[in-house]
Amino acid sequence: MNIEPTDTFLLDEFLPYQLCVAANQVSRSFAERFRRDFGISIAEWRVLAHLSRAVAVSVREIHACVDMDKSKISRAAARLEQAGYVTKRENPGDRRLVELELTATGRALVAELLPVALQFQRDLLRRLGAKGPAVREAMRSMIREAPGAG
Amino acid sequence: MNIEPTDTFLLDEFLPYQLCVAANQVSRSFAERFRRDFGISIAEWRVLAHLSRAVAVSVREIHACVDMDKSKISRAAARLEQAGYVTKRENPGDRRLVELELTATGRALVAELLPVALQFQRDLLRRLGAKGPAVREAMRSMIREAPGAG
DNA sequence: ACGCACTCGTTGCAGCCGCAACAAGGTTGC
DNA sequence: GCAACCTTGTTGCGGCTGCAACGAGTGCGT
Repeated sequence: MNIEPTDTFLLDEFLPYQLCVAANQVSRSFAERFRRDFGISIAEWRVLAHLSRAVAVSVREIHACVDMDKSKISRAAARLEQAGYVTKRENPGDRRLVELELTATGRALVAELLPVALQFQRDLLRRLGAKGPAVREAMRSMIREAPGAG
Repeated sequence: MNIEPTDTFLLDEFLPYQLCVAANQVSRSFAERFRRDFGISIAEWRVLAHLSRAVAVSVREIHACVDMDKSKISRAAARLEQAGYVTKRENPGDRRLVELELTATGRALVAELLPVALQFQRDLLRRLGAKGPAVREAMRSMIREAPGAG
C-alpha cells in the first residue's frame, strides 16, 4: 500500500541481485571443492547424484528431473563415461534411449561424494540459523512457478 | 546429534541445488524481460543501476561494489556506450581511470528501468509472503562470508 | 507395409564468462 | 630523474552453455 521512497536505487538491496550473488558464491565454492577433491564438475555431480537413486536411467529422465539442458547432461555423461564412472548402453526395448548406470568405481565415488555434499549443506544451514527451513521453502516456491510468467 | 537416514539422496532437497535453480529461473525471466523490453543484458542493467546513483564512476568502483569481473564490466560499458546510454571519458586527474556517465538517453532509460525492476521485486516478494525479509537476510548472510572458506 | 509425426540423444555454432596477459599510466624510494 | 613496482582497463583465449538442427528410432493411422 505504501509508496517506497525510491529516489536512490541500491543494487545491494535488490533481491534478484542478492539471490544471484548468493547462488554464484555458494555454487563457486561447492564447484571448487568438488573439482579439487574429486575432479568432477557440478553438472557431473548432478548426474551422479541422480544415478545414485536408480539402477538404469536415460538422459531424458534426468532432463525431466534435474533442470539441465539435454546437451549439458549428454556431455556430462560422456565425460563420466570416459572417466569410468558410468556406462552407457542402449536400451534394448527402445533403442533411442540410453541407459546410464554407475560402475563399481562410480558407486564408490558417489559414496564419497554424498557425505561431503551433506556436510556442505549442513555448514550452509548452520550459517542460516533459524531461517534455514524458511529459505528452503522460499526456494521451492520460487522454483515452482516462473516469476515473469504472469 | 541424530544421524539422518541418507540412504537415498534427493537432489531436489539439496539446498545448494535449490538455490542455484531458483536463482537461474529468476535471473532468466528477469533477463528475458529486460532484453525484450529494453534490449539490455543483466550485466548492462547492473552497470546502469550503479550509475544511477553517482555522477561519474570508474570501472574499478563498479568492480568493487557489484560482484562482476572487470572484463564483464568493461564489455558491458562498451556496449552501453555504443548504444548511446553512457559516455566514457578519461579522468584528467588519473588517466588510467575511465569516468562512466549516463547520457540524457541513459537517464531516461534508467527512469524506465527502475520501476520495472522494483515491480519485479515486489512480485517476487509477494510470492515469498512472510518469508521475504528472512530470505533477504539469508542471502546477505550467505554473501558475506564464503561457505567453503572455513 | 508405408508414410508421417513425434521422441531421444548428439553435435555444430554462436555467444558469454573468467582468467591471465598486456599496455598505459601512476607512485614510491633512492 | 629514474627504475622498479603497483593500478586500471582492455583484449585474447580456452571452456562452458543454450539453442537449434540433425540422424536414428518409434508409434500410429490407414
